[in-house]
Amino acid sequence: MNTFSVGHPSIKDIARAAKVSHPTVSRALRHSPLVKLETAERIRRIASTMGYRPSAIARSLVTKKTNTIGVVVTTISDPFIGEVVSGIEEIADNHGYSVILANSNADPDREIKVVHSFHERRADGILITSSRVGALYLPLLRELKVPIVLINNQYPGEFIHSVTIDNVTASRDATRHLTQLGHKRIAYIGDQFGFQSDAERLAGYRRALEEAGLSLFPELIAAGDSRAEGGTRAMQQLLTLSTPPTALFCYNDMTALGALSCIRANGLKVPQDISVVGFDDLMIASYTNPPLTTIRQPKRRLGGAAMEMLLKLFSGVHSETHTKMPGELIVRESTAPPQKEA
Amino acid sequence: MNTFSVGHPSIKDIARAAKVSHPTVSRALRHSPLVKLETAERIRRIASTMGYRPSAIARSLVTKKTNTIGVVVTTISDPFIGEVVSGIEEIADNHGYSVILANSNADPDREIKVVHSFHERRADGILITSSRVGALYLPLLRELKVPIVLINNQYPGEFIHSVTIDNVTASRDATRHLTQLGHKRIAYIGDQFGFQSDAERLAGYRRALEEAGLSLFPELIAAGDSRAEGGTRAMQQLLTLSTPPTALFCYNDMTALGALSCIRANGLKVPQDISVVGFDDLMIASYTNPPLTTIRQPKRRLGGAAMEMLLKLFSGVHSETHTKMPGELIVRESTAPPQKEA
DNA sequence: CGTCTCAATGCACACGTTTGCATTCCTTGT
DNA sequence: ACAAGGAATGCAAACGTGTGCATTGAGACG
Repeated sequence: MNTFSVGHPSIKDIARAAKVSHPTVSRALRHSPLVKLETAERIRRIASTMGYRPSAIARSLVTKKTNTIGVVVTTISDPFIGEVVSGIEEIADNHGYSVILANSNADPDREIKVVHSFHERRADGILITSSRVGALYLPLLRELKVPIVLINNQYPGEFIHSVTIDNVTASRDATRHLTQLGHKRIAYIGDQFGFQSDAERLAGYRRALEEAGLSLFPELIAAGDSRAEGGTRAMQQLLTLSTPPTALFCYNDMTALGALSCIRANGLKVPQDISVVGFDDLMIASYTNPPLTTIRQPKRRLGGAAMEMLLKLFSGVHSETHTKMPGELIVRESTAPPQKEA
Repeated sequence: MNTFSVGHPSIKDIARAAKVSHPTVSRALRHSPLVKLETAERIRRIASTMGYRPSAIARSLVTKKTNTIGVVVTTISDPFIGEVVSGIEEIADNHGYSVILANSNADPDREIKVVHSFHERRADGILITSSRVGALYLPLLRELKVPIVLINNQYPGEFIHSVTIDNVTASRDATRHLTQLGHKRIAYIGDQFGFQSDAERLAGYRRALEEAGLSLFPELIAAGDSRAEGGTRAMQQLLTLSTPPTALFCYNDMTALGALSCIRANGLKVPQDISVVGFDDLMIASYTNPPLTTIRQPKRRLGGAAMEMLLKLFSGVHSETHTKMPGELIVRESTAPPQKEA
């Protein structure tokens, strides 16, 4: 009876103190017009002095809304993903949603564990930022009947929407920048082949070459891993060619970073010996030596737009299901015309 | 009655299908020894075919445990913080905890909003990764009566624990590396003054100078903002000195990155004209030109250890309240003996 | 003065679990 | 044969909210 509630004060505790019923307290706190202004204010005052905070879980149980969205990332330590998540969180917070975060490490087992976890927590929606969307767990996703928005990936399906960057146009712009500088042998270091964004960037690269009337040299296309290590490895391989490329377009900035360091280690100069362009425009791209020419992705906006799409889906609007945002070529100092042939 | 439950199947739906009471289902699913093995298996089979997933929120309501921890960061787009959070999430996931993430942007208003949000969601514990712990909202934190672990910050208090790196030893090592190379004029670019980690790193710097019998030149101590911009700005200022420093120790790698780019822009060479050492050992530190000598922080371990401390607190162990981890000097190519005086 | 209306509040139940206790039924020991 | 005990299960209450409906009371109107 007279237990001094050691836990959190509940709506009933306040009701007792205010000599009203607990539904009245509930209404008063939610500013319902049903309760007399005078008593409502008294109740709110009491609640405040008791340090009352409503229990989101109890509320969720009845409203069937958790105001929670699950975000799946391959790894949050990736700087690109960090920016995207930051954009997600900002919009989510503005609308009273909390972000629950989970790394998948691109491991299928963890992927399905993560989805189950989100399901059990009854997340209102799911956002997936992942270079690779495991076809393995996508069927699982759709049976949740929960709105899902993919970032930088597409997948057909009623519940699956997406926000992506226009990869092919952007990488065509990037490559064209190189062709317009006069380069003839332009290499591409991609991600592990088979992922959609890589395929699209490769397609843009091809198109730019075609448009410039250049032929495609298969030996100038190498695979990385979207990280610096892969860039270094692939670049090393390209440099062993009998006629190495004079320019290089990379799947992303991390790859370019690895390539730059490899080029330097081989005693070559950027951009004199070889021009390099990246993709993403990470914060560090302005601070490399030389500063990196790259495609700027609106990273935070990408996340924000995905969250906004989720909000629209919550309110029943199913208008556009796939949004595509433009990239922007940022020319810095890592690109220049090819050296005069000796 | 015969509503085809469009939502999630509940424990009662399964009970009906299995012709048992719902508590029996509950026990069966939790592998309680109280229920006969045979029926338990039957129930589990039915639950599985119905695609049942327990509601974590309903469970939380009664168990008073949410298996959720709130993580406050200044901004998740910071690469250092990304690594830390990654370490947190890994350990949390291993123990069945989910991470709910919130950016504070170092904005006091958002800080208290975030804490309220965590409180309402009844997070079991709170982790704070923030260069700055707003004294403003710390009183608020302690009244939650929830275990709190600070990362790279300390604050006295019964409910407040911490995991930090040994800043003063590490920065002493970094600075000593420079003194041992023969440098006499060593500058320090800090964070905005007033933050604890900055004060400690400055202290380590001072001690190393003392130990080397060098005098401290106040004009060689500048303030940054822990980002590249601040490093650039501060470096520019240092270079206008009549006798500029021959070596530089930076609060962190981002600051060093900014400084490097400023040095380069002024036509000077690293390490010939000036040696630079950073702090953190971000992934990019190995890819700068030249590769950066720095202090390695065990970033993921820092996050992991904080989470482990939280787990200990959950189980009632209150042994050590402040853990200090060592940093490690990583010597690369941005440091060298000072140039011979002309 | 009686009835109707509407504002203000309370009652009861629901959400989906967990858990202490009661109940049933079967086995075992004397 | 009967009590005792234990295994298996059901009942009821609880966690902290929200909400439809009933109830109360007072003012307005005829």
